[in-house]
Amino acid sequence: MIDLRALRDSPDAVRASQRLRGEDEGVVDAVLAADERRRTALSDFERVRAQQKTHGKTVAKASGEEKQALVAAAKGMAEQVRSLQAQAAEAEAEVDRLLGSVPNLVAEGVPPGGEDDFVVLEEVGAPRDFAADGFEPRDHLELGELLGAIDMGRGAKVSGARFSFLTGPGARLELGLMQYAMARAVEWGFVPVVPPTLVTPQMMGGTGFLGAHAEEVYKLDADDLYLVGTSEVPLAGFHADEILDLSGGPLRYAGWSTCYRREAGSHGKDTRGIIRVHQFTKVEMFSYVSAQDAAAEHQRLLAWEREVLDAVEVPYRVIDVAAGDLGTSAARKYDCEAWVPTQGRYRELTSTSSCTTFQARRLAIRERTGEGSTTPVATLNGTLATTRWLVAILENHQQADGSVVVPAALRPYVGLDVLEPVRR
RNA sequence: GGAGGCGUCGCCUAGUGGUCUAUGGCGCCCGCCUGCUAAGCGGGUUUGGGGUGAUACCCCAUCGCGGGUUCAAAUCCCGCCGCCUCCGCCA
Repeated sequence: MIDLRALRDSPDAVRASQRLRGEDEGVVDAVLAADERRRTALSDFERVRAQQKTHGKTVAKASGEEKQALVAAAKGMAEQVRSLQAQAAEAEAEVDRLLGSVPNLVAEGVPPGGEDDFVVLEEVGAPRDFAADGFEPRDHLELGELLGAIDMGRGAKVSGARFSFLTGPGARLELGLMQYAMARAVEWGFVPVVPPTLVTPQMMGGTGFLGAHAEEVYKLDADDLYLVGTSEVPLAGFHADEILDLSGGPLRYAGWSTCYRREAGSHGKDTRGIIRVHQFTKVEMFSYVSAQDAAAEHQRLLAWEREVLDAVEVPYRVIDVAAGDLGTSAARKYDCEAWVPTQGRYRELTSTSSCTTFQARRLAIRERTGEGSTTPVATLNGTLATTRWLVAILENHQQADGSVVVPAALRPYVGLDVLEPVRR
């Protein structure tokens, strides 16, 4: 939810943001009109309600015939209050509906355009030259099957397309990676969290996932609960309806969870292997900071992501995602994409978004100002590890015989130095 | 799944239809007093919104959430949620 007052003050800024995202500008005028109606209706209701309350006190003091007369007189007033209250509630709901449909304001400096209009900020490491190494690289699934690490066939048998079993060294690599990421997060001061992965509609909506991309989300109708696609959702909900004390600096949580995505719009894309699956695990950073610290915290989250990427020793690049490709809640987003040798391109491994005060407004997460009033905080999130990382690790660290060298930083956590083929 | 109890301001708590403008205590904040931080005294202390983009003032809403009854609801009725106790069922 964007700030209604900010929209009233500078509607042009909201129009500009909508334009950058390729979204409807007309909603701005619709919100302004609805807000006007709301305030008028609210004033009308409040005035009559105040009269009713005053009158009620005289009724209470009166008795006998006088009281009968006063009660009779109050009946019409009660009818009016009911009707005006309904009007005010309706106008308010309309403002909420319209305002709720506006995605977060795009931050200054975000590249214009759509999915392909990102700006590359930096490339780290160089793609490995397999020709020089004298062999043709195998893709992650071929390696995974060779190593006894990934079993898509049985995943499909048990659960359908886009489900996998990670087995033996695959399971160990996954758990080791997650443990490593979590250990680093703890070292940086994050509070480790294992959150629930089923959440209420309020939490799903509050984090912005029931807007344009609602069809991406699994829903359990019988229980009115949603399966989260990221622990960002429960971590944002953690402090919902609370007034936080951020005087000691940001509150930072690192969540480990399974994540579920329907991948409804991606039929035929990435159908091979575990690049795009319905279920994966992830370690996610989540920060609550004062609004004015959001941009600085965003840089810190990006820096931490890069530390973990550096540790797994894969080439990657950092991109500044264009306005049209931002999520509903994000004001700015940086992705880190790792080089996938057999695809000859970079694929997203991490994503960090600054949601400024957008999520906090919906979830009622505030802090005290110096004057004693409250103000919404900013929330930010960023990936520290996901199952997809296995793709980049396997492919970039493979050897001619199909074995895979475990990155040094992960070895204590994986418990293996080299993953050896179980068949050839 | 069944039965019962509970849910009031940061915490504890009073409140069984109108004088509730929600009581009292603790904590916290401001002031007074006392020649030390204590005690005592006085005042303040939920959140959201409107008048109004005003630190002052006024108003509305807010007693777990949502409906209803009533001229009038913390209070009565219905539904839901959460916590506790007991029973049943299952691992």
